[in-house]
Amino acid sequence: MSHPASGGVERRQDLVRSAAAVFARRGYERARVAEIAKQAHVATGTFYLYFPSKEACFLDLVAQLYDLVLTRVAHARQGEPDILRKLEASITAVLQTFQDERDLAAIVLLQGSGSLPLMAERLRTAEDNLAALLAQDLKEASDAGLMSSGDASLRAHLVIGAMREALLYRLRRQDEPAAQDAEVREFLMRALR
Amino acid sequence: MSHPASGGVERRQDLVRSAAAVFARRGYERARVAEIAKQAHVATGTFYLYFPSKEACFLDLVAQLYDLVLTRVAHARQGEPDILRKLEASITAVLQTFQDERDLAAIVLLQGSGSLPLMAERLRTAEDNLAALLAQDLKEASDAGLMSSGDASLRAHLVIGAMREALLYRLRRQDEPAAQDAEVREFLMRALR
Amino acid sequence: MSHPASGGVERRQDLVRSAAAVFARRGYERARVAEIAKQAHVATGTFYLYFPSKEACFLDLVAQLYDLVLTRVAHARQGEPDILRKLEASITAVLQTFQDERDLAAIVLLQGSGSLPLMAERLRTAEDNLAALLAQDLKEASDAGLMSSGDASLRAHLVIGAMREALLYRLRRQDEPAAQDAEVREFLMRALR
Amino acid sequence: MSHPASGGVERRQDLVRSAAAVFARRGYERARVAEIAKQAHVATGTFYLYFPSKEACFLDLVAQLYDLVLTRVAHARQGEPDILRKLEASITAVLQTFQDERDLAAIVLLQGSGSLPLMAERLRTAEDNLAALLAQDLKEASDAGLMSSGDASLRAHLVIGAMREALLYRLRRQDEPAAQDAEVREFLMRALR
DNA sequence: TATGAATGAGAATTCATTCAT
DNA sequence: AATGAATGAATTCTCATTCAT
Repeated sequence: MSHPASGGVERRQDLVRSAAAVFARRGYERARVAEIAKQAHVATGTFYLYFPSKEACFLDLVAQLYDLVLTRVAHARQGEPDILRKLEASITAVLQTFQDERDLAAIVLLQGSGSLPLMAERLRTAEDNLAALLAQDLKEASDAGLMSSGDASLRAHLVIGAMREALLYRLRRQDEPAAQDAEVREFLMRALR
Repeated sequence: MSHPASGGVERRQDLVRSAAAVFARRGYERARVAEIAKQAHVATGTFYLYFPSKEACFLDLVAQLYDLVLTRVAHARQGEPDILRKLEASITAVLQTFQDERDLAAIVLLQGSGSLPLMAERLRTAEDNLAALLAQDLKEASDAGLMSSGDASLRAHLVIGAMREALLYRLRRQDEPAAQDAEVREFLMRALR
Repeated sequence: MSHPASGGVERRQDLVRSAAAVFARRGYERARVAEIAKQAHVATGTFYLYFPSKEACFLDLVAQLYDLVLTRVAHARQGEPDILRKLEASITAVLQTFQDERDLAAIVLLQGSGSLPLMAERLRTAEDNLAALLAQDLKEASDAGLMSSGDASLRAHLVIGAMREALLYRLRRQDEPAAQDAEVREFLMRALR
Repeated sequence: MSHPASGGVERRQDLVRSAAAVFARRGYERARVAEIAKQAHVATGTFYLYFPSKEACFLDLVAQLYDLVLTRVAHARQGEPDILRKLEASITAVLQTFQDERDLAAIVLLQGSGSLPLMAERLRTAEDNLAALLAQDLKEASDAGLMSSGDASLRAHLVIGAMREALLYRLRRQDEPAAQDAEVREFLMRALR
């Protein structure tokens, strides 16, 4: 049983971290379970004590990132006074969360949805959820006369696309991030006027 | 044996089209060479008379799309009088080209760069080339006082990101396209002001 | 395509023979696909050109033996004048067929139904079919006053059980067969009086 | 920790019973040590405190059944006055013992000898021992003119085969047993006349 | 004694690629 | 040029067994 509080939980965290790193580096198909296990300093079989399959592990990782994004976005909006600030705060929260989770971000941004049919579905759903959130803000803002009107859903997706690209831009260049956040935010807020 | 006069050229086109369809449908890793051959009505071995490997075939397809994009963009700009119009025309040309080449677009947009290291590099280069083109316009426009100044390269990438998402949005919804082009163009031109 | 008449057919026969030998020698679980392939002088992958899986191959083999048994029994009965002779001829045909197909017999008699759930079901069905055939004879014979009456189905199974054991007895001792056939037949005909 | 006074004996019995049930249900290869342990309400490792290996446990079970059979047969014969009655009593005892030990019987009857080389050997030896016992009776009976003469060993095996099948017939149908015992006994005694 | 997490050897299956025809 | 059967390396996942606690 090892230590009640650590034990399996720690082992699992090692594996999660290792899996994220390997998937980020190699992509889903090229990632080897043996490599994930090795990098977590466990035997191959141990991987299967914590995940039912390579695929499930991969999907878990993605779910984990999106849970985090949605939580952070929800939290960031709470303190803001008006809809425009909420929108800005949401954008910043998304950028920041991906920034904080390099490996998970790389998986989502680079692997795209090409790897696995189920992954494609999940990613699309996650993105649509986020888009729906943003679209509601856009509609509210345009109803209040704070923004031009238009296809809110399409616009929300354009915002997400631009954000995705900003994150990739960084990821590939390994730039210091914060400097650009402001420019991205302004770009998007201008686009939405 | 197809037409005696056309020879291998037609055969190759069959394979290219089939490959595009299969890669688009299944993704790089899940696509089977045997399936590509079958859909082109040739034997498996015949594939290797026209492509040195599955990977090379895949990379060819991507190169093909980007050559087409750059050609079309160059052509679209020629008739335009000023830099803002050139920019708009470029955006339209990109959207249109991806629109015209559904399968190739699906490969590039959905598979992401995760499938293959070499693919990632090529995609990045292609995107950087396109971004460089746009960035030069942006710089020129801001020097002429027609646009706000800022990190031209980053902005160019944001434009590309938004375009990518617009195309995905369509691809996934199988919408009628043209209607949205105007909104995307306006969104972007506003963002760049 | 190699030769139309030989080619794949021959290759398949090699594999079938090799599979029968290996399954007979090792049992289902201990048999290795690699060993079957090797003994057929082909690469491992070649096995899968002819069988969808190890399991399917195994089941095929058993079906093959039972098809043969039923065919031979049907054929043997045709020439016989009365029901008692038909019964005797059936018994002889079963014994003979298993005798002729050493490897297949070993699979069915030794592996039992323990190896694979699906196999268990098939074996049981096959045995029940044969038992039903015999039971009908028994009923007919007892109706005609040629045999004592009783549970025909149970008796048919007892006959099969004794035959099975006779075959195992030989298989294990590698005895000369024909000598015992008469004794087995007499034992059974006496039992059924 | 069970009862302080009973110690490991009870624990062992739990494991033996559980093993019998799991082997009967799944067959040797498909049975999992972890499942046996779980069903005995102990940890996986505990299994290895009582058995050196899965294989040894399996072999133990079979030995246990055959010890029981031989003991019961010996006991059943003691009270009988003549050789024919002894023979009948032996048959009844065998049928009854298998009847009383459903799980062990299922292992022996269904798994056959295919699972394990060592198991095949043991089963054969056990069966040969029983056959030798019966054969001696047969010889004695035929010497006394009570039965026809013939290959006593072969006949003994035929008897065993028919009994095996009778037991399987029940096992598969979950019939009430006793009714058929008489018919099986008569079938066999007739066969031996 | 008891535990159960960890081990790692082992096996089925897939599929890009080759090459004899 | 075209064919497609054959190849065999490579990879995921399983599970009997061990051993630190």
